[in-house]
Amino acid sequence: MEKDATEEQPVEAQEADLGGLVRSAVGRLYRRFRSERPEGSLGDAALAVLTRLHKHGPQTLTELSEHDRVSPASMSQIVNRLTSAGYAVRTRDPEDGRKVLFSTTAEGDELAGAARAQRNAWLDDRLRALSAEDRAAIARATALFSSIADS
Amino acid sequence: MEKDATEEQPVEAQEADLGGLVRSAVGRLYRRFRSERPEGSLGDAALAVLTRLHKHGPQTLTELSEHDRVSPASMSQIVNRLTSAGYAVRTRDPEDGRKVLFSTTAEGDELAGAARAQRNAWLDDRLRALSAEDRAAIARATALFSSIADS
DNA sequence: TATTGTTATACTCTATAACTATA
DNA sequence: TATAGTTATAGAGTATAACAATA
Repeated sequence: MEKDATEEQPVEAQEADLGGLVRSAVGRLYRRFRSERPEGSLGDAALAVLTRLHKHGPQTLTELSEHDRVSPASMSQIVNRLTSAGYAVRTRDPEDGRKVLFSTTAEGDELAGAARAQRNAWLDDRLRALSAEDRAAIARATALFSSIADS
Repeated sequence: MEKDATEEQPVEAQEADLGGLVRSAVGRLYRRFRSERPEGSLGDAALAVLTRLHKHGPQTLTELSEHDRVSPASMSQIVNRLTSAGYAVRTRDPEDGRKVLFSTTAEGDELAGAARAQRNAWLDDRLRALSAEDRAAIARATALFSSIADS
């Protein structure tokens, strides 16, 4: 049985400034994602919101802004880009007139599917090239990152 | 079908849109990092460059722009913010007059240390709260992310 | 008054295009 | 000509402050 990857390097070296390594790697990977933007398409923040509406259905501005940890004012501008482009629409909540529900249009649903496949193609290629163990480590770390982002 | 370590968990479940999960988690964690910016300090891109200069010594514009995968023009503006604020200085390369070496000032070195500790404190807290296995998965994934970002 | 959302304004980050200076 | 770097301009993304509408 092969030794676990953690034993191939001194633990101290791995964990020395693990936070700094995580921050650096996440930042560079995020910028790499962003650089894959197809010409003329939505930016990464707008596309992330569109994808969320596509997957999870109509949501209020507050729900969207809390999920992405941006201010309500910032999210308002992001959804403005979506509605201006015809990918989403506003609906007043009939039970609470202060709330606005955002939903995808047919064009928005179509774009959400197409854009994701196009933008993630290079990432999927690289993940496929990894070992099953590497993918398992990434899956585990991804879940942890997501919960850390929520904390 | 081959036998391997992934038999412990269903491969299909692990790999179902792993790319999408990675993109989403990285994006949200990146925004979480960014939201921790202390008042009046540098932005995340500028601080990342300052940290790099602090750790690795003087570098040219091209080296910096390739490491962060941004255009030379973008990096030029980032270092402009650093030099304007007095955290870095320009030096002509004596051996090749076209090149410019950027280095930290004393103020830059001081800020690099203080800002990192301040900005990563909450992340370090969360990493410490994890199991050693979780941290190992994160360390492994972080190295993979870094190499994917370079590819 | 409290909550929900918007608009106004400004800053960071990034890109492309056009430019200067050096090799 | 080729390489290294800068400046001009534009757009996405974000924040705070000030505002309006509804509960």
